[in-house]
Amino acid sequence: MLAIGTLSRRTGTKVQTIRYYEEIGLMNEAGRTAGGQRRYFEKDLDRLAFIRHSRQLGFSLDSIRELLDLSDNPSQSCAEADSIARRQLHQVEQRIKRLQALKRELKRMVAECDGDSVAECKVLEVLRDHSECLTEHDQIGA
Amino acid sequence: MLAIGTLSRRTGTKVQTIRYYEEIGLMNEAGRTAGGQRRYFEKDLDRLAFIRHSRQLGFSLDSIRELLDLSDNPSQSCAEADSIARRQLHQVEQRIKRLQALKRELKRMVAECDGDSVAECKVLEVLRDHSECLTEHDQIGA
DNA sequence: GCTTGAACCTCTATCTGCTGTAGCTTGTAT
DNA sequence: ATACAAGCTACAGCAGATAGAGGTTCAAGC
Repeated sequence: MLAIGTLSRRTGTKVQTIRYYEEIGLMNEAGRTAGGQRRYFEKDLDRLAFIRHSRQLGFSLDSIRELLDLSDNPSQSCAEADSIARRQLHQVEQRIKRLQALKRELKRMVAECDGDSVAECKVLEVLRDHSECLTEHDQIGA
Repeated sequence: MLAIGTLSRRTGTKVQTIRYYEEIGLMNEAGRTAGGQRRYFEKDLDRLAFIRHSRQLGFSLDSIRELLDLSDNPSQSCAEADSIARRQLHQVEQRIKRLQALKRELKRMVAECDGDSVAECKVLEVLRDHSECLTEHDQIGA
């Protein structure tokens, strides 16, 4: 029987975050001691590790919910899990592309700034000037 | 005199977002018509474009606030604007690195999945397995 | 001058994914 | 028996918007 702090330490998850995952139904409701403290089994730790690993890979909580459902019903086709992963991969690739464009522009900014007064500061100038922007009205995603 | 919808269209910003920027003090309080509708000048449009462009470059609203302050007081040294930009560049580079690690892992996942049943689905297996993870307890930043 | 309807207004709630605090209770080691 | 770390609930708050309800104003056409 593991206390919440043990799960926290072993997965690098804040205690509140674990309780939050329970609240939103991502973790099962934990058993309780007579005094009301949560107690976990190894399988709960595995589930939490799965969630955290998926979060690190950038999956949304909703996607993780889908993946956990799939993994709870292991007789279905794997195609759905694969498509979630592919979608995710696509998003990551798009994000990288955008960030690389940003990086180029930021480099241009700091390269041109020679540290004199703001009046001729290239950083501010570049930010004012939208014309060299590649991704005109794109969002920079979270 | 420009209506809020015109600013919205010309900068690709939602109307509510413009009002939100006013609320948090990023945009100046707009003048009003007798009936209470906001009216803007070209300089307000420029300021909004500056904000949006900076957002697209990944600057936080706080950083943008600093940059706008600098740009409002053009006699100071440019060093500060430069340092904000450099900080931002550094963050962008870090983000790219992390995303590239994620991309590799996602590719591995989808490459190994051969579309059979969930029982032998590599996607779920990889998510369960934390050991090949490069960035053990790292956050995936927003 | 009047009517229409798109565009505006305020206010409040919601989203994602947590994190932090206050104030109290429980569990465990000595 | 006592100390105190670790647990509990409940609620507020963060960024950065976005959505909707319900009402008002502006401007163009007739």
